[in-house]
Amino acid sequence: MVTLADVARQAGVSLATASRVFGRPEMVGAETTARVIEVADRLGYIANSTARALARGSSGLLGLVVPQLSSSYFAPLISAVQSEVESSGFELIIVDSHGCPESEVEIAGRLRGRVDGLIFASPRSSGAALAEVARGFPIVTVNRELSDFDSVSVDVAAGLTELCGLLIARGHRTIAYLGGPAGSLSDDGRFLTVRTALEDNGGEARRFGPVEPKVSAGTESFSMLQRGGVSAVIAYNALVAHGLMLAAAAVGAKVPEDLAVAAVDDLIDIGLGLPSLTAITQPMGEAGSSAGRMLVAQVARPRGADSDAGTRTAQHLVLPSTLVIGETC
Amino acid sequence: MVTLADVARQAGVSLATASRVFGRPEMVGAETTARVIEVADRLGYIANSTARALARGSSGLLGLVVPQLSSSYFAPLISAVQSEVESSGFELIIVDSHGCPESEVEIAGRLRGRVDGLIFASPRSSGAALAEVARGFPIVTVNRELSDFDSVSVDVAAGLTELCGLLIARGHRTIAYLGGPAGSLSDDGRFLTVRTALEDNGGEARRFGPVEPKVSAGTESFSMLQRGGVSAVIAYNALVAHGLMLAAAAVGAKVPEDLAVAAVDDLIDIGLGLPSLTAITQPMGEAGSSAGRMLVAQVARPRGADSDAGTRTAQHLVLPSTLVIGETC
DNA sequence: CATACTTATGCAAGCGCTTACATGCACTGT
DNA sequence: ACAGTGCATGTAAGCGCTTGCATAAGTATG
Repeated sequence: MVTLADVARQAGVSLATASRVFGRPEMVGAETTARVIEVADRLGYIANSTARALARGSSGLLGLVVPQLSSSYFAPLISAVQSEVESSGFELIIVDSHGCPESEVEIAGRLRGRVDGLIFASPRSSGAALAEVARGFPIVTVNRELSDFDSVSVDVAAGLTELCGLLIARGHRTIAYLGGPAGSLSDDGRFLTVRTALEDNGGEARRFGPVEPKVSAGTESFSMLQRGGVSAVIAYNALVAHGLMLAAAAVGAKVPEDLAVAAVDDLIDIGLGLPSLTAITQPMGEAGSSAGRMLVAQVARPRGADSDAGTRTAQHLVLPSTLVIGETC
Repeated sequence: MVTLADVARQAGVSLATASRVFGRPEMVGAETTARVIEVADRLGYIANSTARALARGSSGLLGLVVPQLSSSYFAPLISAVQSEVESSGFELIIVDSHGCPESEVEIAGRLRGRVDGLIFASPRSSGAALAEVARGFPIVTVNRELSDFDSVSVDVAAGLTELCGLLIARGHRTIAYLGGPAGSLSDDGRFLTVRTALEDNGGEARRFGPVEPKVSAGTESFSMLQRGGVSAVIAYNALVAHGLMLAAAAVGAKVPEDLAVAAVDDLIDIGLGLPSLTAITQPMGEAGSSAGRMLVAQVARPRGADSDAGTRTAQHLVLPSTLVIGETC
């Protein structure tokens, strides 16, 4: 393995100068720079980022903890975080917590000594547990506001309220909410929002579920909804909604005439042959870029931090969701 | 930040002993161990993996380069690699090359100084370029055999040949191959396999495409196939196949009577309301675990490597694909 | 021409941890 | 009683790089 010392020796400069050629080129004379670079790639020198990290006191590594790596919901977020931090010169370690709060804490502990900062996407752990493990460490949470940490979240509530207004306006009164997986924090919130929005407008919300967020769950829930005496349904996500629509088609029921269907999220681009879905779309990509940007900003700060002695107040960014009105309502 | 030196001082032992408590506990007396550990977590000591990496000469980091991060095809592979290397005590850096050969090389260069080894999933770069950037570095490739590096690949050809046999046996003679994205290495190989398998059995292969691997591509290609005078089609993947089936349903054509449909990969679990797809499924999860395991083995070797002085011969693991016969044939 | 300032480079002290080697000590067998 | 053995611990030399400070030119200023 060829080290910077080898390069320096061969180029006839000191180790310090060689180092500066790569780290602070503006401090080095032009010919020296050229010579060092020439020698470096003649020798096939590859900088050892570990040593650099140790000397600099920061690793250039950021972590992202997601509840599910292979989920179309998080995919755009992951990609966006990835390219955002990459363009700031960081590398990203993505870890799957499998939606398990204990894993989240365990992972955070493991990663603390390794990365410069951490993003938690939709964390399920208690705020206390997170605060504990992340104290004094750069953190950004997504879709979860914790007072001590920066966060970015998507305002699904506004979209849901708008959707409820739409349904009421189109004459629906008794509306089903077909909820997502048991224990989902967002699920409870969504139902509450729907109920409030409906009751404020003379409607009524009926909660069904919980169901797995899968197409089959939708298919299987259809007859239950039919018997439930509702004229519209708001499904936890697009997979479930598609399941409902497939089941409806199978028994000859018409959407939206017999049952109006709407969903949060629009995960799949399958909508061919089926009416286009009315859905509340969340800007997950944007959320990812923002989270990445906020984390990079936090990590970069310490160098020149005077005014805010480690106690700056946390920023909370809220992104709007969009109600996309399709043919299913 | 509390360092190991702080812990050692407070516990009244030398730095070396404190270090051994965490790295080689069997070398330290029981009470000493207990005391050090007690002090360590009283002080909230967190080991600095960067320093450890530098001293040990290895980072405990592995890299995985995929052409597309958010792809259902790679998802099981990514998860499997993840958990495999994690269980061996490594952390994983996943980077998206966006299917671009230059990115692959650039990423490899960037990561070389940072990780202990690299997995390339379905790399598109020339073998020479990869060999160049990865010389003398632990590497495993997936779905690409390079003589210098370990690899694991899935034998789609066998499955395709079996599928062709099945189609011939069921009376099909002129069969379409609806290919995937332009420039895909696997695509050419697949068509060749199909053609050979069919011609050996008195059938004929017609190549259509290339098309994007999307549902809509299938939908749009349907009428072209109808005019093409084929009785069966082998699609690049399940998305395309579903598109075909949706289009068939839309015009009242029957699958498999009017057109038999098969595909490589079975990516989506949407198959409800549609006949179940005949598909060649690839064990991507298993491929991932194997790749992870092989890389870990390579990385671990150097310590006690005597016999194989850096020139051990590369291992090539081939995993079988499975032909799953559904109702669409 | 002396002074101050700028620019390019070198020196050496770390960054926090691991580990080969040395030390000290309590046993064991003879 | 003494060398031999093995265990628990300490000493110190790094791992490869960055960076504050010192130094030595060269340039501008009065």
